[in-house]
Amino acid sequence: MSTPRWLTTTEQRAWRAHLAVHKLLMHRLGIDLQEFGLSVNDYEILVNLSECPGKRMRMSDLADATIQSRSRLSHQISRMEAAGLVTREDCPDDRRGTFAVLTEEGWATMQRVAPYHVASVRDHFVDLLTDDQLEALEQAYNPILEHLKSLR
Amino acid sequence: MSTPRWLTTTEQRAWRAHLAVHKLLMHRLGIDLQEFGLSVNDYEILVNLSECPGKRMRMSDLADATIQSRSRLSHQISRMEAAGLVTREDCPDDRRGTFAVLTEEGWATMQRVAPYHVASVRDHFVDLLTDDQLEALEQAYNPILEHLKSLR
DNA sequence: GCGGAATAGTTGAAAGTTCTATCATGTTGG
DNA sequence: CCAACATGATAGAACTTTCAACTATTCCGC
Repeated sequence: MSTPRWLTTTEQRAWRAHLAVHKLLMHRLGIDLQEFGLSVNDYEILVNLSECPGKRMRMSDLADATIQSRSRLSHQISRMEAAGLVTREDCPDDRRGTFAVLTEEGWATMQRVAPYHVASVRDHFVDLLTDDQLEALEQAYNPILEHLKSLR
Repeated sequence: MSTPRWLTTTEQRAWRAHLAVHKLLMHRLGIDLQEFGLSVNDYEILVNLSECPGKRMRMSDLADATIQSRSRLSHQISRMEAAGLVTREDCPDDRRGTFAVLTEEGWATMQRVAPYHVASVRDHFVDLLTDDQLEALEQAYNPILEHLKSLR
């Protein structure tokens, strides 16, 4: 490879800030959720299911929504099923398909935990940013998102 | 908990954009590194060591620098040691201490891979942002970083 | 200098993730 | 119609991360 374009100081700072913020933030949110016996991944599943009509979602769609492999989701749902938070139901339309469905307990857990989790996200992220910064963040990240999604 | 302050649309968009970008980006960088037989975590260790005088670092310092538990780092270094990228050396000053040291092969790997990794970071992140956006990102994230670090 | 607390690091088992193979069902072109 | 290919989902093995316990050393107060 011909002489590479190394990152400038500004570029490097931004990139490293992103990485560091993400790691520390996830760690913190994880600690905060842990009091409710949930992991960040568990919570993400609960959010996605609870936002859907019927509080259910096809496995593949849920995998796409949460940006993880089908296999990983399958294991994840098995664990949450064991914990009583979700169940699997056969899909009547497509007999290959399966729904992940929020149980009563899953829904109750979601309602109980959500306020604390939102507070957590505020305390450690959202409330430390101005409205302009939040807008700027979205503006900056959306094209990246489009780019990355286009790569599959 | 009294009625929680749910996230506004703007807040939610920014937050979710951050999460989605991070996941997709790490996945992509992982794929790009995979061709060199490295994981993102391997690479992070290599960067940190190669930036240090003597290409060595105390285990604890390296754990802090890469924001991970000592235990996790210990396993990670064991794997990289098995792969020939690093070695452990006793610390003469503090007999409890251990250095992680880049091997010749580790350093060579770093030099070979870095240009491609930087290109990757450019293609999927840095070059999709303007200079202003990069500055804004750093400005936004640094206070969050300080806040999170202060929590330990 | 001695006993207790703190620090540095490792270990092994359990929990979680990734990778690859597999099964069942669906879709499509001849 | 039916063979071939595509899709939805899961299972198990291999690998990585977490958690708790442990060893060895250093620091601190008396």
